Amino acid sequence: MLYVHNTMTGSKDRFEPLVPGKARMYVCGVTVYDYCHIGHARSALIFDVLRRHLEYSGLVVEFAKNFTDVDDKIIRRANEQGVSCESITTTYINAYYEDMEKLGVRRATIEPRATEHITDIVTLVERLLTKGMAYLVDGDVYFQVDRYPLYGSLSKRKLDDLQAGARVDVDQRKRHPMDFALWKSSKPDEPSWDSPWGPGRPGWHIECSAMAMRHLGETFDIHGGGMDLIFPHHENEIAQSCGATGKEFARYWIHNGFVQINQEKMSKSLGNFFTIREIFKKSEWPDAVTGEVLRYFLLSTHYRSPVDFSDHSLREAKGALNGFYDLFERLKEPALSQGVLDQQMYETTTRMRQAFAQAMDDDLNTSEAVAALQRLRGETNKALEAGLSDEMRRTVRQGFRTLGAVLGLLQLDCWQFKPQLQPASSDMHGETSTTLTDDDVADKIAARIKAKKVKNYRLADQLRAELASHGVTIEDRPDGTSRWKR
RNA sequence: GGCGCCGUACCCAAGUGGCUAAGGGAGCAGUCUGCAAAACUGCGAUGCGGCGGUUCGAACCCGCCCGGCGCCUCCA
Repeated sequence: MLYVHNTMTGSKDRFEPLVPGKARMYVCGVTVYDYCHIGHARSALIFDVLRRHLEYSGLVVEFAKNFTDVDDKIIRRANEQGVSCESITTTYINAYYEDMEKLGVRRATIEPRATEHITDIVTLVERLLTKGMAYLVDGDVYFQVDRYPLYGSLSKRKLDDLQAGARVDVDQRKRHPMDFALWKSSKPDEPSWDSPWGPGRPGWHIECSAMAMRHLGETFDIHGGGMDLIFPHHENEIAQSCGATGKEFARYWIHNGFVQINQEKMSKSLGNFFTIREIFKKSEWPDAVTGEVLRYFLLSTHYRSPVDFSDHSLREAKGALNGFYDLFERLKEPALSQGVLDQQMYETTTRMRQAFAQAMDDDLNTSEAVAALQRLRGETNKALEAGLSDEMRRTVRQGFRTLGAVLGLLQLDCWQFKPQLQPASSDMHGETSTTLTDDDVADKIAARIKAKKVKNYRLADQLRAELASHGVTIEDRPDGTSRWKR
């Protein structure tokens, strides 16, 4: 039974879907005017894991994640580069998919774009105007916040407090300083659509309301996003949606914490942010490994806590992950003894499976869930020394795969990969890359085993050192063969 | 000014009223191995920012203080 921290109630609430057996969730995606950074990765990952856990728990998940493809920043970027807005949004949507695929973030079941929902948006704005919750000024339509009495209930703010703290120039045409745009009349050279109020484009908040209602219904289960969206974005979405329908909008509001750099929020103004592709590019590991390392790192902290990103933290995650793949290699090897510990191992697996599910059910406690996997790893290694049958070895590996899948971890076949293609070594000496192919490694290992047989340890050690210089580590097995990894 | 979060071993990080304070990384010692690597075993916070209080009992609840951070403006 899943419990989630609900920003609206401020407590851990039992998750009971509106329609039994089905979970409908909407997550605010990205505004596509730039590459995604590690903070976007965290948010996407967390809701991907929530979705996986809901599915693992037997629910059918309808998951909508939008692209904001009309926005001031997109227009500015297009103008800077002298290209169309479509060109900008297409570029960054494609980049988004590339990044997310490397991170192992699955696509949502529905991925709507604002520009594809202009009709829905216009209809919603009209509804609000008809109800007297919005007003028209010079072709702009504003939502009137004081017409929605519950305004501030998500972010726990009072309208008066907000007014006192307002630091922006207040548009004098607004009836209340916190009123926000539902529809903006367009200036020349801006993308625009026809509307009853003249050519214009949607405000930021209205698109999510319109798309969520279109795809998930007027009331649905989960709405999520980063903590910074609580105010004003989600607060405004609630005001618009509930204002228009008179019904509850989302029933559970889930927000993730930030990725920080040196205890500070990442931000462009501080210049301390890292894009996802930059991290992959700089990584010393192959993409598949880097992706898993990033996931492990991001999931080893609870989703609502801040998490500090650094090279050091990635190396720690890599180290922690190594143990799993070392174990999986051992599990692949034929059993030398009878499965004396099979029964005990079976019980341990069952226990850890329960611990894992219990942790995930407790507000997605991924740290605890990972700890359960680590305990299972330790127990398996111990049992392996005493003896596990071939069948049990396969069963255990499958167990890791099944639980790991909820977190998107432990799915790789093995931890040794072809090194990333080095940018064609066109350096001045025209030297070819010194990376070794798998066949090269196999040859050297064969030579070393031969050397060991005749007790030529000097040659054996030399070969090992040679491989080590290429980042290849050897592990000798008791039967005289060797396994290796990069 | 308003709202809110965090401070647990060398590092990361669970736990939030009651068994020996999870787990990982790093480290040290040992077993195994030609040597390694991996694995295994052992060591590592008598204490959870500080001081008071509530309680039979607190890292966990309350108060104050110290330190760090976030939101209130676009932002995952």
